[in-house]
Amino acid sequence: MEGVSSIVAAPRKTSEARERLLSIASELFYREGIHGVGMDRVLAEAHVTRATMYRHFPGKEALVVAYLEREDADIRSRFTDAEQQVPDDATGTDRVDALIALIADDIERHHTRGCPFINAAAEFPDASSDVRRVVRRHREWFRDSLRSMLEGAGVAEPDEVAGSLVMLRDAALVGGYLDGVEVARPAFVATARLVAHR
Amino acid sequence: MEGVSSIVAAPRKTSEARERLLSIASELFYREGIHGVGMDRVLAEAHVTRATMYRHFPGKEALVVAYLEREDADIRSRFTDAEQQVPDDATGTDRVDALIALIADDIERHHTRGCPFINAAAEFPDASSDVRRVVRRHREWFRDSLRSMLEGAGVAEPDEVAGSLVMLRDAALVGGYLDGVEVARPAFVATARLVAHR
DNA sequence: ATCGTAATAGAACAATCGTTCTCTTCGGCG
DNA sequence: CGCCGAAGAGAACGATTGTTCTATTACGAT
Repeated sequence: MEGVSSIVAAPRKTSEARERLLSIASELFYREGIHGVGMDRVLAEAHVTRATMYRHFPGKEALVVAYLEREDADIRSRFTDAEQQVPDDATGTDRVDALIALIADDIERHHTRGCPFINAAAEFPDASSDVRRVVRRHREWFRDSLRSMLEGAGVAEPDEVAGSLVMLRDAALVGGYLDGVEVARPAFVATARLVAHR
Repeated sequence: MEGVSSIVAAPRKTSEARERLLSIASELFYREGIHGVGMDRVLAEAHVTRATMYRHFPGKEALVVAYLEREDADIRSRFTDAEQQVPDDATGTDRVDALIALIADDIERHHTRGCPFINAAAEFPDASSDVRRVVRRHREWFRDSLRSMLEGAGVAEPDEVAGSLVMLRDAALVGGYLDGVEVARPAFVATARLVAHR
């Protein structure tokens, strides 16, 4: 195994083991559901011991929250990155189409098992739990960020259109999982275009 | 096997205990998630003993399947009932609007915790499981039934519109749960109208 | 050299998971 | 009447749940 060999290995502020743990946990929670994956499984596959895990996280739910927060951060950076790559002379229509394609690509590439937040919420019925708090925060960010993008693209009634696009993305994520991308993607793109370019 | 003993409409108790069991299980599974509710809890609240439960169902998953099948049947009958109440002289536009209102009402009245099928699928990642089979069947029925209704209402391109409405209902169910009906309902109705009456 | 932190290793915890078992009781029908 | 199936009551199963514990090793900073 690694660790002993490299001498110049940096002390890593963010604990090598913690990273392995969170990374494996994220994959397992997403692919197989949260209650469906036990800590034993996570620890075994991450090659991390219980003591180490409980030093980094107070419990399983905290690990779930960390998983969702990382997912949230990943999506945010993917969106802001892509936003900055849009040329300044792009028309409003181009911007909207790019946004729609961006959402579709994100679903196709990173979310074949549906929406991590919707799925997590299905398993955590307590609306006051930390998990649901993260879900709410993510959704608020997405709606707000969408509205300001649409506003920037000169879309009339950006509030209403943002509301519609939030719905359509939710549906595309669900549909991509349950019906397949080949069905969900074209339906999403066509409907989103129709709604945004009215 | 079941007895064909009696000639005159067998009293078919439909087993009082079985009904209690399935009814309580459905409510608990929907409201708190499937893996989140143990059999002990179900049996205690339904006042049914383990032996009785295992005589009616081979195991927990079979109970889950029964819960989803009942949900499917309930939704189907609600839709066909409402469909028959539309007057014969209703215009295509009226029919479509009635359909949209019907979907919105169903969500507001019976599905404040989201879509039972989407939620169940989040907890059952195995696409070949019985649970996922029921989910697929329900979604296929809904899409087909929507398409034929739209066709009957004289909507152009009923296939595309049906696809859009399936998406929007998924989103409205999810949004009703996570964002609240007061946000989700108007967004759904407005977007659905826009899409269907283009 | 020593202290503190991080990680490993593994035993053990009570609680709950879904499931199977035996034994008794009830109620309707032949 | 006797019979049989449905339901109740409850003990018990092994497995797994999430969590806590002690003991040991490695490495960097003081």
